[in-house]
Amino acid sequence: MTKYQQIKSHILAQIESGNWAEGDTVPSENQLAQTFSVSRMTARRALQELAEQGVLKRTQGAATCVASLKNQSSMLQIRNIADEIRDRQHAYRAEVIELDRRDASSLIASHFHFASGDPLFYSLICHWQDNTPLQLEERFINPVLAPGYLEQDFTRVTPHEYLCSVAPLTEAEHMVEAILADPLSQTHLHIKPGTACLRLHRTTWCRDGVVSHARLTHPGGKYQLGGHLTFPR
Amino acid sequence: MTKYQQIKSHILAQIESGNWAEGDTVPSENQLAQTFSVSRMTARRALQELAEQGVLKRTQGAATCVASLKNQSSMLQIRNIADEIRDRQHAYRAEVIELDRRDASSLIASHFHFASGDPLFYSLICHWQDNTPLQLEERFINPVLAPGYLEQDFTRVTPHEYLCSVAPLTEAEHMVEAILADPLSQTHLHIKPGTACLRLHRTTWCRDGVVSHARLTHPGGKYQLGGHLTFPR
DNA sequence: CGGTTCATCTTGTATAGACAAGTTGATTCT
DNA sequence: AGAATCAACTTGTCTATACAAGATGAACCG
Repeated sequence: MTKYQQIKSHILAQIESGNWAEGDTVPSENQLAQTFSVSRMTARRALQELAEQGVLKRTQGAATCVASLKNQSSMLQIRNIADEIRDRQHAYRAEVIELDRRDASSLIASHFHFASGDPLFYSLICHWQDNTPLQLEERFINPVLAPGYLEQDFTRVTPHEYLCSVAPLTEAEHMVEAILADPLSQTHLHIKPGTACLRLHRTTWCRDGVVSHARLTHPGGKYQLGGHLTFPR
Repeated sequence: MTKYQQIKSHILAQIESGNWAEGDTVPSENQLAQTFSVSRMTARRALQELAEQGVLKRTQGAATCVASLKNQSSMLQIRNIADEIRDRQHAYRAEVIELDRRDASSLIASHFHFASGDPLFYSLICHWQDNTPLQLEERFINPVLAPGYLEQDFTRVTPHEYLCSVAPLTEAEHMVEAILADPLSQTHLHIKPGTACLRLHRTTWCRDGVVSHARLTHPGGKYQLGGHLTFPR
């Protein structure tokens, strides 16, 4: 392990342990250089690379801070449905339909590498744009990694926001499919049988394992998913 | 403009002009340092940053080369349907249903910032996995940026591959929607009316403008789109 | 001819120093 | 008190040098 890598991992360790919180200023190049007995350029490299990764935020003349966890990796953004609706200048409202504990079906259990029948938290939430239901969010949560899930008020904070705060996600997997509206979707999205729906499956991991598995269903129409992509050259 | 930025843009200019092709070795740090009258560390920074962006590929001890355009930004991969099917160990076959010139409808013209009625190239291709039609690709092409499009044999090279070779793409925009199978899809994908389909709209740009607009339709079932995502920390 | 060694190229890491440029807060002056 | 100045700190760019580590081909030797 090279010296600048040692410094990088030291900084990451401080952040992951919660020792250095979001927005805190981290030691300056000169301070790091001194405490690690390296030259300033070596300490600098550690800070620089972490800044490129989006972990730190540097401002010339001022300081280097721990970046906000939100804006991490917005490449394929895991965007907040609430923010999305509000960005479009519409009123957002969440309707919590169900929030309880239930046993994993074999299909769901497989996503968590659990045994079928293991207990999971479950939430069914409908996200409204003005007076239209726009997304039905069915979510299964690992109770070990998010023990306080059932006590949250999801009309104020979306499940995704809450989960990010308790278990910073490190990986995600997505799958989309087109389906015909199932009874649950028909009821809560106010759509007729035979309507085409877009369903997004999302599994999120934090360092310690699968945090949650969500089925997001959008009624027919269009839903912009990938957004814009700029290539490096 | 700082010195290392000047060197970066010089290198990028050489690549974009086609002067330095994919796989060519670019000047070494010392050579660059000499020709630009800077220290090696400054030349190095230019090469390093371009390597991080994926434009160059460096191997210690050997040389620095122009990276392949394929593996650029595989974040949200614009994957080749043919490669995807072959990766899954199935036989791939393309059926060219239509390949000609046609006038832009107002909807399509808007994607190209063309006037309605302007001529465009058009292709309708069905991609088969073994004996099952898996994707119907309807594509409109900017004849100015890909003049040779109609002369290609798309049973051998996919349109996407061909377009990448003549107009290296710099940007892409995606949108997915769920639809009920339209007559065209019913016919060529061999599905019944009322089947849910996944439709991906993709617009690709090269430096000089919109290259093509595609409508990719998948019959019902599941289609993995986003794939796996790893977050920086 | 085949294999080894070695000089020479490359990139990678690290150092110490210099100056530029931006921020911040304390001091000073009005 | 309010405004201007300035010193001290930060990050950003650049230089010159040194050595480590990997790749490559030429010279050499068996």
